[in-house]
Amino acid sequence: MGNDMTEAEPTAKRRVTIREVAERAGVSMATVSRVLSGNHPVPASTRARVLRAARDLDYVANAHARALVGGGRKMVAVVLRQVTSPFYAQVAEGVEAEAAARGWLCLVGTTGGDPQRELEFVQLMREEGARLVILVGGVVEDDAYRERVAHYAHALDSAGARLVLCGRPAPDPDIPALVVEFDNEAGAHAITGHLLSAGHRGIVFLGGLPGNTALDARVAGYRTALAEHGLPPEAAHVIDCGLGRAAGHRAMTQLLKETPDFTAVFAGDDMVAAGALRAIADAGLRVPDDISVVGYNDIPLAEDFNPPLTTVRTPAEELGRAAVRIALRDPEHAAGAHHLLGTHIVVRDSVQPPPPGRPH
Amino acid sequence: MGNDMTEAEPTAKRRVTIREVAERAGVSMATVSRVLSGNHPVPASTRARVLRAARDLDYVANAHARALVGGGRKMVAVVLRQVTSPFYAQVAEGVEAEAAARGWLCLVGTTGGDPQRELEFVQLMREEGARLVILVGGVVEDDAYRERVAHYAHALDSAGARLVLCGRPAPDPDIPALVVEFDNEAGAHAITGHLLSAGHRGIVFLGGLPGNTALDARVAGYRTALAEHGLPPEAAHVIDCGLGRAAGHRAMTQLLKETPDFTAVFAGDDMVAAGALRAIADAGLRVPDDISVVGYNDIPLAEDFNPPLTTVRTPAEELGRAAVRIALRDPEHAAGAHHLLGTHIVVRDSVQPPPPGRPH
DNA sequence: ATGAAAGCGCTAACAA
DNA sequence: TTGTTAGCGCTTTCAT
Repeated sequence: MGNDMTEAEPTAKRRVTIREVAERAGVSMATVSRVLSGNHPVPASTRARVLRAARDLDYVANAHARALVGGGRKMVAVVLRQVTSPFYAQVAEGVEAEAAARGWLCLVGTTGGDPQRELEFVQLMREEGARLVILVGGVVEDDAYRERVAHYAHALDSAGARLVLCGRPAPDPDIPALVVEFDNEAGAHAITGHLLSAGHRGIVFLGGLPGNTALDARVAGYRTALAEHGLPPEAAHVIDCGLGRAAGHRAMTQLLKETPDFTAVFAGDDMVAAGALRAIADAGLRVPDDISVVGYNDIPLAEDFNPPLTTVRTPAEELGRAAVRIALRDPEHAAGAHHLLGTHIVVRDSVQPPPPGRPH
Repeated sequence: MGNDMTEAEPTAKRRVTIREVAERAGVSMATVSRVLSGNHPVPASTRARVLRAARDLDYVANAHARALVGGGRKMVAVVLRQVTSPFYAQVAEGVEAEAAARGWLCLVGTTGGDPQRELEFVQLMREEGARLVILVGGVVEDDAYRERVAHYAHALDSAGARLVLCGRPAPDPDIPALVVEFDNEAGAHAITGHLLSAGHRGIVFLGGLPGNTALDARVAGYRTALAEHGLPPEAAHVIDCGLGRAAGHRAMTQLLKETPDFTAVFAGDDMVAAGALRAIADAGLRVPDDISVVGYNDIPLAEDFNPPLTTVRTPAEELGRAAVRIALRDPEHAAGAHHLLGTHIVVRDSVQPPPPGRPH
């Protein structure tokens, strides 16, 4: 794997050390250290000489040596499936922004959804001494997951680091982890209600992912809304095609071919909605005239879809900011706490009452 | 900033050290080190005992201590304006993928376009001992920029690290940096030709950013294509509104109000196109019937725009992969080299011949 | 095959 | 005010 003969990896040359700066300035290493760290009384003249020497040599401290003796750099790590998902990217940006504002370094790692890579990354962060690890995104909550996260939590905790679960459940309330997420059930309930109010009764949920907590919650909200409007349980029609544009496109195409007894689609997220929209157009149908479609997340380009998508706004960047803000505040009280962020519907042009001719 | 009384930052507790593992296994630290690093002859029995002890204690090596003595972890850093830009996100994903495949750690940093933060980040990477630093995205190439990058290049080089410039120019061919970018001029030339072939003569370029090398190259390609079709220099109409959806929307709205003597728009990138598309629709005009629009980059959602956008495909992920691949191969020959990646047009539905009645 | 010991570059007592 | 010294946790000779 990428180890041809021609590969020549950069070999770290010897860097300028504090000793060389000290020699050039004619002082001891300790003095240089004091000048550089700033918080020690050093006469202006010495100070100037040292700074001068450091600049001349283009000295930068060795972060590893510094971390070894001092507390190490304040570092927060975000772990997500992929940065190319607009939603995850926004969460990461929120974390980054909040971290940067406090002078913390933010490291972004992606797993591609592979638990193994997630585990490796968390391990790595433990080695590097991250003080805060934020795991983002829904997951399939099985025993393996619960065990894995419980392990992360204890391992991180015993090293004095904190774990935040964003949009995924804590395996156990007693575990030293913090969860911050959106109220998926409420959001799904609201947007389903929106569809129902427009007169839709045949609403299919596209993009279920059984076991995935985020999606399950949305499905739950969808079912509840249906029930509250007096519809029987059979009225719920959930297609477990998973997330992503391609999945949405595929499932929608299939659905259109087989069971056209619906007038609206509730897509599991906006990317699924994008795929569904395309599939509907490909089938020669129009949104919202023939079929109404709603999404979830309100990604930045949702208003550029055709038609502009009515969806549930989940303030992703705020989720990221909240994760670090909460984790850094009142740690004792916060541990084990569960924070729910609110969402709201953004009405655009993809919903309309069902056409008269179509099944109820 | 963010230092309320209630803040309680995680304080790194003492972690399990190699010494404790050694004691528990009844061997010396050296033996533990040998077992853990794997590449030393150690009898299976001792090996098992050590591994057992390490597992029991949930030991993870201190990366800083290890980096201090050994070469340090193989780490590549990508610096970009923001992760929420689909294009940048894809580049980052490419870097991440290629790095991960080689067992390198990838660190993503964002600057928000602020040279100061960029500088700080590069400095930081130097401290952390990154072996490869990749700067992504076009910039305004002024003296300050040239000086800054020349400094990065030399500083990184003297520490044995490599610098890759993605989509931005090297200040000087002799500088120890590698540049990998798309042939912006060719791409712009091609897509302008596409518009010209459809019969358009009044084509405005929306999203210029004078001094920005990537945009300047696109503008150059646009002008060349115009000239080759026998149009006078005055036929070029460049609006320097910069990039981003909001800028595109604003500029397009303005343009529509003031000078409607054009039939096509060449947006500086797909986000600008998104804004322009919206502005055109808001003005009650249709694309491509009334006005044709093309973009640049072919971001993942470009085909979901209304109408699906004809644009220039720049394989962003490949750019990221290429950056690390090239940097790690034949460093000597590569230094100072300039790699150009090809692009191609993706034809969708946003271009049509100009309407008969409109001024060419 | 394994242990003892020397340091990697830096900071933080402790002296002077 | 400044220098000297002792490690931080780990890898790596050099002995054994």
